[in-house]
Amino acid sequence: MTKNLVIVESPAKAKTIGGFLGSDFTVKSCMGHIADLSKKDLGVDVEKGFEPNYIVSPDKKKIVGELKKLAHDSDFIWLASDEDREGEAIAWHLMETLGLKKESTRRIAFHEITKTAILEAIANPRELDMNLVDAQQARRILDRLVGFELSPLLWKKIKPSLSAGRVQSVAVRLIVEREDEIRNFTAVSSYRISGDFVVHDGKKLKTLNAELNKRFQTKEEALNFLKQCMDVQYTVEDVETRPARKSPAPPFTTSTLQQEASRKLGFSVANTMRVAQELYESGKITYMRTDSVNLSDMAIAMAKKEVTATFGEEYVKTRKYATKTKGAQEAHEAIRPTYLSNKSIEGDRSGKRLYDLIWKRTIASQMADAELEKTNVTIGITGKTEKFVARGEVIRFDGFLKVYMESSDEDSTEGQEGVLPPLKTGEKLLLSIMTAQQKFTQQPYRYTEAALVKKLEELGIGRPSTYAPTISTIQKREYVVKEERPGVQRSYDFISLKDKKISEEVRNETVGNEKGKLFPTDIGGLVTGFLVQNFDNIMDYNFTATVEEEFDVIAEGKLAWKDMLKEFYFPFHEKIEGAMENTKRVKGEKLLGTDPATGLNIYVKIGRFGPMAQLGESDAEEKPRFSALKKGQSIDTISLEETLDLFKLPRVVGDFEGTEVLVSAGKFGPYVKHKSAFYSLPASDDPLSVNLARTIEIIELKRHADIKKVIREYPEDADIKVLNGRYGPYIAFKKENYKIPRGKTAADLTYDDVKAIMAANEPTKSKSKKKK
DNA sequence: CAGTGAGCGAGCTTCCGCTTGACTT
Repeated sequence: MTKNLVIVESPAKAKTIGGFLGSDFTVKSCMGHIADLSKKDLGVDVEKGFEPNYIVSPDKKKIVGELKKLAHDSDFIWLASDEDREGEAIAWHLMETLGLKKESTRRIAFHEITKTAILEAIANPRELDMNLVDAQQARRILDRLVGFELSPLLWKKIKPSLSAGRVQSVAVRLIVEREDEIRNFTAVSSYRISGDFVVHDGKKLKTLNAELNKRFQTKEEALNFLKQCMDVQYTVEDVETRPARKSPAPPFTTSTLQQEASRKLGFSVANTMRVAQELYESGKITYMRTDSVNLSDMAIAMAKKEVTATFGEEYVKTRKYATKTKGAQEAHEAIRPTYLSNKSIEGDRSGKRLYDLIWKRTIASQMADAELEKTNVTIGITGKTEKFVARGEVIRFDGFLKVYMESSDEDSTEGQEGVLPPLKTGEKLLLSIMTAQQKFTQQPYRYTEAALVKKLEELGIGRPSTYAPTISTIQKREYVVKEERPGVQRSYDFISLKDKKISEEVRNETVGNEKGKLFPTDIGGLVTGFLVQNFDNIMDYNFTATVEEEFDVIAEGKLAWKDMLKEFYFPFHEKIEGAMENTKRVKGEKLLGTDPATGLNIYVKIGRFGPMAQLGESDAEEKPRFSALKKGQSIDTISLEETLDLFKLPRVVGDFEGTEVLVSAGKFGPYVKHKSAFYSLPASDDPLSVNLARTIEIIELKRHADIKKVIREYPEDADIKVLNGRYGPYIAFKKENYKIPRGKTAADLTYDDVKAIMAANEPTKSKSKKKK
């Protein structure tokens, strides 16, 4: 019997495919890339024509060992990584790392996980496409060069530990520039005239809302118009109906799933991916990292059957969708339920809701258009050229709307969009009320996480597997924050005409209330400004698209990857060196005003540890005082008063047990200090006004909690304690912690038990010591 | 865990794209 080893990228895929193939096939997954550039240094020898230094990724050593063994015992090895640039490189790294021989190795690829597709792939193996591999190497090395040369420049010129890269820096730029647009935006107002008319519909009276086809720029004009309408007649001049159609949206890709889960379910991008991963691993949906809107023939057939059975034949319309996305590689199907006959699934609430969304979107994509009838009614006013217009929309055939309608990021348009009462040309209408409302132009929208993903995808920046990590990176680096910010009150004029009487009032509305939107931080703005000024090419929104074109030429075998890198790298590297030499440290320093108490100048700027305020001159004889800005404060928007408050800490609130009680603010927020012990101040207490009695209360509360925290202590060794932690009981010994094995009750542990556990186990690693 | 902000210098940070668990005090 011939032994075959098939290597795919994901374990869930391996399981499915294993079921399709006979017992002479072993299917294993390699878990994505197994090798990468060394992280110790640049990982690329620029002098030697960009020679890459690949090493097996530390977390893949084990799996590579297993694969080596399996490969050794097999007659044929089938490399079935994805059919795209990265997949080809994975196959090549497998070939090299496992030491596979050309004669016994086959490269196969499929775009959907169906039995037919797999068998067809096995019947049509090919050789590795080294041009495609070279395109991947160019992509990988370019990203490394950009990231590992730009980042150290930022450490030197702005702040340590910052980062920059082809994808993340442009993502931040989008947020920074949107905020600039909003800051520079001035709302312009105009007056919208709206009329409610009374219409007889059989025996019932109905209201018809119509809007004037002209807006007035000033209150006087609007008021004047209403006055002139006191003694006029309204006549229906035209009733126009026309048919319209709506088509369903294509099946989900990663990006559209993230957008709709955000809009309809309020999921963050990371949450969507976590839930989707669970659905995928349990076999409920197809692969969730995809840029393809394509459905397999089998899926379309399932959808057809499902729609026919549930809604009837007239609701079926099968469709093949084409991807329009820039740089799409289409190695997988669209995201869809594995079995469309499963309308719902078992599981937790998030999983059920996301599955429901995917099921509906997939089914709707294979359903008939909705047929609508749109009606426009024009109402004339005697002696006036302006007309009132009413719009209505009636669904004649719901089609896919029965199941699913895509949401939009923008607010829904105002006005009546339902059924209009029956109207005839020439019919006279009675006005019940006419209003003139001051309306303001809207500032540009801030990005949500999902809206940013959409924008990145449009620009061809990033891949389905990196959207969520990118969004998380730019927040982790504190370039942007996801926040809720309250809106501001704005007043507007509201004038009405009713029963030939005009009344004027000023009403209030809240505008600009933002929830879960991305805002740039001071650092984000500073880094973006610095990069745009010095590396305009990389920060250009078309940079990725431009290099992608070159990667494509490499993939076609018409350009050597090292030549491409040469063209890019040397001018880039020169700019790095130039900026290293010739630019000053970027501080964003701003003189805010003077302290009334001392007459000293107050500055705000970015220090080595982030945004800070400074009281006094840096070069003065008396050293200036410093204070870090609080979370949520920005050097752009902070006021002088808020800055002065920062210097009111630390303050002594009084004496307790013969020792001073101090209130201050540290890295982790405001705290109380007493006898070299620290007590966090709850958010409800204001560090500037909290009194001695309250701080004593806080101290005693913590002391009490600490007593409860200790489950056991031992007279034999005061350093050993059994404590109650966030994740249950554990053993604490100096700075080291030990897990308590299953089956043991913490309170019953004797000194000898504890000693035995400590001897038999390694202490748990703390995050501060070892990073992931 | 609880501020730091001069200057020196050791030793650290960092990219994008493929993939999952292991683990957190």
